[in-house]
Amino acid sequence: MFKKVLVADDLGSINLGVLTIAKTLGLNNVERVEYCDDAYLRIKKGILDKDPYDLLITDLSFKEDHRTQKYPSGEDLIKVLRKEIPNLKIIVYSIEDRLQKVRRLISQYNVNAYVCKGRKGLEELSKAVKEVYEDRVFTSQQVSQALTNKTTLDIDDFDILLLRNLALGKSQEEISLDFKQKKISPCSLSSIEKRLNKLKIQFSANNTIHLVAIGKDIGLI
Amino acid sequence: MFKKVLVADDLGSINLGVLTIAKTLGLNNVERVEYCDDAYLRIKKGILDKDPYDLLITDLSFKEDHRTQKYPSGEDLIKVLRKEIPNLKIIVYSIEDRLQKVRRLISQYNVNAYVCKGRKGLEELSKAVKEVYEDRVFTSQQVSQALTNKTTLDIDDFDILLLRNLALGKSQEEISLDFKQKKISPCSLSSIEKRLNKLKIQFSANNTIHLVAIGKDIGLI
DNA sequence: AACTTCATTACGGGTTTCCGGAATTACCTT
DNA sequence: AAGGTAATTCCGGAAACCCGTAATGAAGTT
Repeated sequence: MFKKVLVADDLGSINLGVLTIAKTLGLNNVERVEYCDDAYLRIKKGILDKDPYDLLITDLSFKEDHRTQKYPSGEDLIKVLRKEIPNLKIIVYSIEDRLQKVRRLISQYNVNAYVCKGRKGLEELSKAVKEVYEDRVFTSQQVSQALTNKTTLDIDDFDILLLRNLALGKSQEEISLDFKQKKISPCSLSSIEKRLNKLKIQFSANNTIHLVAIGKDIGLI
Repeated sequence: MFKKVLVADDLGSINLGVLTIAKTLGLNNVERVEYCDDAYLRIKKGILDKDPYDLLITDLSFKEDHRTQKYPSGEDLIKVLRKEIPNLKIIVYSIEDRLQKVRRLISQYNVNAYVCKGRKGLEELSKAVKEVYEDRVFTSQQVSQALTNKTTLDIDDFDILLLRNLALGKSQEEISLDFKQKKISPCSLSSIEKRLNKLKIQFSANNTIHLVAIGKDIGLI
């Protein structure tokens, strides 16, 4: 089984549950941190000391407090770790069950498991640890379609950027000018209109407000 | 100290932490449920059996699953309990720290404490139990301004209804017609425009899309 | 080089929204 | 009942958005 495990979660009570499960799995060397920055430092230190962690279990959202963080969210942490230490096993353990977000994490960062916090969360986490140890990918039942279902997969970064800009209150013309300045490929007002139209059809949104609201609901932006 | 306590939370691991804290506080009779409906039934049964609960600690958001619920959220549960059993002490223990939501809960339902799940969550919960036992209201530091700060208090149900309708993709004219049919007081297109303008100024939103996005972010809709 | 294809851009007219001001109505005070 | 204030409604022009079509441009094919 895994020799050295790190758990990153800012809720003390969650950590407590995870540590309990860990014991029953025969994980004897489990440490916990409450900040992503601490997680990063510990993992780097483990490598320097020739005693690296071989599993990270992390939440996605961490509350902000007085400590300013370099990696404020679990996603930031995963991003940098995947780049620097690609062979580290990572299990995400989060309340977040919106498919778009799960899909991004799995496809972009190749996390080894995605477990939803919930009534059966700890059981599933336990299963995930075993599966990941056998080099398989695990996802909770409720988000498993994130891997298979391709319905909204033809939404690219441009679409998200566009929606984010709209949600920030920019007009379509302002966005067009902004894109022109930043040399972002389709930058004409017409193209932006067309893209929005495509998105409205895909999400069956009545208008742009509806579209942005849906985008927020499903965790796209 | 409290004689009979019920904890409602769908995350097993959270419950574990809460139960641990409860013991250190000298609460010997603590039960837990994972669904709001179960909480309601137990509390009602307690009264019938002449052995009522005197404290409820509940989360706000419960995951949906195969079981269809009469009270799907903690807010629904609180609403009905406050109406039927006004003297029951209620502590909300939730990850939710958006002021608007907290404000609604405290002012509308008079919950006795609001504790944010977080790094110090369990400590604060412990403090909250003691305070509530002394008939005082407790709120976590980070949301304490929900009680004092009145900045956005002049937003009424009409505003929220309006924003919700917009987020659902209705045009302003459709909303106007809808309001006319439902006899909702200001229903003219012009009034709707004026109200939106007021909200845009209050939230310093550039346009309606921005306004709806902000509304979603702060938990207003 | 001519052709096809596809993405991007440009344009025009209709609709919705935005933003004043003015008129009307509702409600409260005296 | 008269008067005053605030909310609501009506109106009109400017701006933004919507939507279809046509023009342009950048590939790759033969």
